[in-house]
Amino acid sequence: MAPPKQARHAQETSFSSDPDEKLIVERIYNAVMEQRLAPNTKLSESRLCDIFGVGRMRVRRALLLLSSQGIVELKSNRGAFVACPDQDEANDVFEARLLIEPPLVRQLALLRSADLLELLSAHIAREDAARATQERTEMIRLSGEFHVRLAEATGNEVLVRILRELVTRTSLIVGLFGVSGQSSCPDDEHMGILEAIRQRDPERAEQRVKSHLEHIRSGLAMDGRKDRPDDLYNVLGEV
Amino acid sequence: MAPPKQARHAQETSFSSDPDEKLIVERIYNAVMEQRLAPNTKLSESRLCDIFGVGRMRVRRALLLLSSQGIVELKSNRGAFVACPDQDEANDVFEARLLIEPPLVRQLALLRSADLLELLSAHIAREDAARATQERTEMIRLSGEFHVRLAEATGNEVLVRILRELVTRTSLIVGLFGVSGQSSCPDDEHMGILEAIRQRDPERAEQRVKSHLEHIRSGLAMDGRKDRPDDLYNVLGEV
DNA sequence: TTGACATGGATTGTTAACAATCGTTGGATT
DNA sequence: AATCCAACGATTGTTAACAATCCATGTCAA
Repeated sequence: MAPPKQARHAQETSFSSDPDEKLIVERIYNAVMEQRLAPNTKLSESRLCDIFGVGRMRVRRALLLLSSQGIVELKSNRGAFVACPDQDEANDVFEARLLIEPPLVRQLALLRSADLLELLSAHIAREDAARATQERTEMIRLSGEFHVRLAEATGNEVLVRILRELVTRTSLIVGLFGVSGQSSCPDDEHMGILEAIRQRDPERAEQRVKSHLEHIRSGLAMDGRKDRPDDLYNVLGEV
Repeated sequence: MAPPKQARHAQETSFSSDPDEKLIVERIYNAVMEQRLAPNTKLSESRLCDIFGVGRMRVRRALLLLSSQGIVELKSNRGAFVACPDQDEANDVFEARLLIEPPLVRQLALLRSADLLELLSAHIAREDAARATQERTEMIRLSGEFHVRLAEATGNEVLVRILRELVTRTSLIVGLFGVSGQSSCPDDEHMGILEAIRQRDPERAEQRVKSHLEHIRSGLAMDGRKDRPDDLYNVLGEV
């Protein structure tokens, strides 16, 4: 048994060139999704270098990628900050979601494959579990990711990317304008959407997504915003 | 009339940090839009440095940004290439457009502001002019940009970004799978869409966009693809 | 006490040299 | 003659030092 002679390149780089790089982006991504990174938080290069144990170049590339998706804002000679959407931006994001997601779910209700239902059902179960055990950050993240799962269910990579970006930015918006005590997604509306899909009722599914998004939007106070600078070490250090 | 006392910083960097940088991205963007840059064309760093008279860093940042939008593909240790979508990717892009654009235009037909009609009408006039004078590249670009204009008409920056990306990738797809002799957008369907909006007929507008996109899609041969490596100098040098 | 101003430290932006990888060319061997 | 192998050239990836900018501190004057 000769050892395999050609293990050419381990894996073709699909999107970001480096595992390290993807990891940095994903960590910050998740931290924003879970609202552990507040808008306007400064993302210092040197700190990120320390935290991730990487050279400055990697960090800068990661920040540039994040900025191209509206998660991070780069200010000339001042550094990178977690994006801080204003009301106009918030409106744009919600209107984009209201435009895209209802037809998307409508389509899902028409396709309605078995494993799709299985997948969404499992996700909702995880949401419930997180809610039961009071894991706030986990719950917030799962709540947002549900909408990404819907996009994934279409098998359309392009839509997944779009939805992921919109959902993440929504997380920032809810963190900024959301009423504190309130969950970002009203509790069991996800289940209602899944039910409509299961019953092959595209009309109702579409309507439920629409009102779901409007509920989230109505939970926002579009005037006051709370600023609380966070500590980077605690936020990005662990998983 | 005192001169304005504070011209603080000339302009806050909105997206890319530098004018030079935006320019590089835009040039390549346009070249792809006009199908002057064929898929799989290698984008050598040193050449781009020469062409734009910029340091390697700027070029690399531009390429990274383009790669994050699916216009360019970065291969480890091999360099940057104009993206070469496969059939799956092409399907995803078209399905995403079919999902997004019809409701978008429907909404436009409901709003129907006067200056909106003016703007679209002017754009179509430019398309006709380009078609009349046989300016192929100009015509291709305008033809694609029409769809971006529709998004701009909503005043939603987020949607504009999404549409711009989708349209550009469509340009790559048409270049790859399109039948050569055929224009990318069937001739006067844009006018038909505008008319439906003008008549406040959301149903018809939506339907026309849908069939318009399907016409474009049906003009593709999803089996054979033509590879023609281009010369960078001629493509990116001028305007 | 308050304001403006200058200086120092820290952080970001840029450049250039260095290291690593890949493709190719040339030669040697079968 | 064809194939494999090795060394070279070219291109990309990385690092580190340098330059420029901003922010804060502290000083001086009103």
